[in-house]
Amino acid sequence: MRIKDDKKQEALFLATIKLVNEIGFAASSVAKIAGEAGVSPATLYIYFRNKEDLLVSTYLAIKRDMSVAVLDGLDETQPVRDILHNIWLRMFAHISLNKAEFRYAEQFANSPFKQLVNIQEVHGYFAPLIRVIQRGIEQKIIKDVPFEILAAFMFHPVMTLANQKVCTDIELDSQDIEISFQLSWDAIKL
Amino acid sequence: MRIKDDKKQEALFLATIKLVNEIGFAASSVAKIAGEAGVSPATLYIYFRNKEDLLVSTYLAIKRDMSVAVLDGLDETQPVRDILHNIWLRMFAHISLNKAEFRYAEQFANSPFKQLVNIQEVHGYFAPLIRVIQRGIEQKIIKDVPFEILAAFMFHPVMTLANQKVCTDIELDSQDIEISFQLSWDAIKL
Amino acid sequence: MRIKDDKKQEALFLATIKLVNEIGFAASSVAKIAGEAGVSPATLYIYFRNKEDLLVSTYLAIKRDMSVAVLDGLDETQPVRDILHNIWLRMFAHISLNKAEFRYAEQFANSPFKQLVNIQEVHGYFAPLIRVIQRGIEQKIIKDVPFEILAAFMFHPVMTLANQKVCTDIELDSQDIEISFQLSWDAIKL
Amino acid sequence: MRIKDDKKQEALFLATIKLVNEIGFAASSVAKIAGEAGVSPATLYIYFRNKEDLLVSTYLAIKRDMSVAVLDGLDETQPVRDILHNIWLRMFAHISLNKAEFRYAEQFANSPFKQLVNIQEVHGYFAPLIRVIQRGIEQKIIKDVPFEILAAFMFHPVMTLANQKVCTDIELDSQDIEISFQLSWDAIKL
DNA sequence: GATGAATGAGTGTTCATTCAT
DNA sequence: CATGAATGAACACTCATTCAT
Repeated sequence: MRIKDDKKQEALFLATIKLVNEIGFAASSVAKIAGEAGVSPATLYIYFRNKEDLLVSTYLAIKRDMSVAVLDGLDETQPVRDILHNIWLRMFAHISLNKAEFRYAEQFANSPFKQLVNIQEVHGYFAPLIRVIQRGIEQKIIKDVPFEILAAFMFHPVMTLANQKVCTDIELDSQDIEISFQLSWDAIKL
Repeated sequence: MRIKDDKKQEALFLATIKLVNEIGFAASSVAKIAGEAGVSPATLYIYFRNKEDLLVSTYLAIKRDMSVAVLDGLDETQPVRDILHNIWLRMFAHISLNKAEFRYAEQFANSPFKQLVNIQEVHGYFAPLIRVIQRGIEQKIIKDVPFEILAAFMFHPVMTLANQKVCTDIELDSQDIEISFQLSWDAIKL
Repeated sequence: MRIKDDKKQEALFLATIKLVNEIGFAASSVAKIAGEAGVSPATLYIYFRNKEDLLVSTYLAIKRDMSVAVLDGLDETQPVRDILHNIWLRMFAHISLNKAEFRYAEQFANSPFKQLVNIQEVHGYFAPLIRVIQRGIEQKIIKDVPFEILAAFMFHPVMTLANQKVCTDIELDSQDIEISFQLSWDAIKL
Repeated sequence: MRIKDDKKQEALFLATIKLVNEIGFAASSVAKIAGEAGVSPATLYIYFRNKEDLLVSTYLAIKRDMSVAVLDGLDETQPVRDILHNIWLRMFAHISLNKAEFRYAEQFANSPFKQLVNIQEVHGYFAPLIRVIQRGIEQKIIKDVPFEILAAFMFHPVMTLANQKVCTDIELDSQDIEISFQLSWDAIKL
């Protein structure tokens, strides 16, 4: 499968994201997604095994895009704080520019579908980031607490803030963003 | 005539939460929820206008329970940090003990249904907390940044951490919890 | 049953007629009818055996009202034409003033429920009219054709015309009405 | 892909008419109609937007069939009376042979669905008939009264009579039919 | 490879009716 | 007498998926 037309697969990803954002997970039927993508429902089954496969694949594509945008060309020789600062800003920017994708990922991650994705695969996308944090801990720059805790302070707030713009009226200027990183850093630094 | 049975409404709340946790938002049909609650689907419509009303009411009930558990009997004369420490721990404990409810709320908040709840109503539940933070800002104890940012660092991590226990194997001991609060406090304190 | 409150039975008749006119036969549920009448659905079953009984009884009540309005105080000693003229005008007036009732009767008569009414009962209401026509035939004033054919020309047009006012914009003045009777009479007279 | 099957649409029309005649408008559910037509309820929605569309389309098809049967090959150069006589007989014959269709149309016209059909569309089917009557009025052959009144005397009785055969035992012979037309004509002629 | 037709199973919701009070 | 609660069955309609072309 998927021998022929990569544009159709991409169109299906975009249609999925758009519809889930507009009408929600539950109401996004295969027929509507196919229609939005400009193909027949039957065609969808050439590119994906079933609806579940479509949803999971869309999630993985979003996560991979995010990892590339955030980690690509990373200079691992820089100081830990500079690297994390850089990643933090790129993550904020990427989410701000791809709110629909991000909101899809949030809905997906807060659903039982989440259990269907190979967690190791997603972790693999972000391996360089994990390595940097490990180094920070070894260099006594970052608190020696479980990775989950650090992530909860370091990245979860980014997502919440970057996404605010979609949900509420609040608009963050570049100073707010710097402050926010400072809060994150204050939280995890030793 | 028979009298309306409060136990049935409660059973419907619990069935909703249970099913959404087990099979997800989208797959939780009215028929399944009613079945789980031990009533006829038609009976559900005596207690709730429609499915949407059931889902929204369930969400609001969870939020009100949370606010009571976290804020009830609050001593507003104490120092700001102590109050927030207290709230933080109570929130952690409450979420840990009510993971299903919390996960329901998360799925709900990440769905289009969220727009249907009167945001002011939920904010009202947590008014005392907002007052305390206001006071902290006035007393130059807490950074003077928008409430959304503070919440992103102060409470979002709590939820993530308390909920970890359900998703992964990691178990936090009381020391980890204290450290986590310290991170939150470091993040928002001046 | 129906020992107590005749007003409730009447209210149920009126509610039935009103609702059937507004939302149609199919959409007029027992619950809505009871609500419109200001009683509980259960109360309805005190006054009527079931929904079918309610609908049939409503129809019969309308027909009896019509026969009274049209035939009451009839002077059978007058000439046949004068009597029919009188009946024709009273029928036109009665339908014009009770369009909702009439439209209910039309919907009812054009439904399979019609078969449930004792046709002899309705015929009984209009016995004097049938007698007059019989006399007209005997006196060689009216064509000697089956009663059904005469009725089709004599009264069906009345109903159509009187009801026009509800359906279309056309408004008939008293001259039109006289002409219409003349048409009817021309049709059946010898 | 499979090609859309005209036979299925026709089967759905026939099933609708048959069921409405047997069990009435209100009781004719989509499931029963589909079953009678030998297709899945879901298939019905490929051929019609919804139940309303099915009912309205069935009505329009019946009306168009009727107009063709009654007006096709009409010779408008003949005398007015001859044309109307011809139409009258064809209408009587057509209704007699298609009682089920006619009864469906009657039930439909006496329901709130009626308001959903584009009245101009139906009027269009019968334009030649309207032209003939107009001519009769201009030539002082027919009384100069509103079209609605003429129709009430000219065609409503036809329908009533042709339909009698279904409702009652009375059977009209060809002489009765001629007499009936004579009544109609006597009613409207000058 | 691509499609619209086709469907059994399911959706949320309302139904006529009965029951306990 | 009168009622709102309760329900199994049915409602109109949509679903994810497959099939024939």
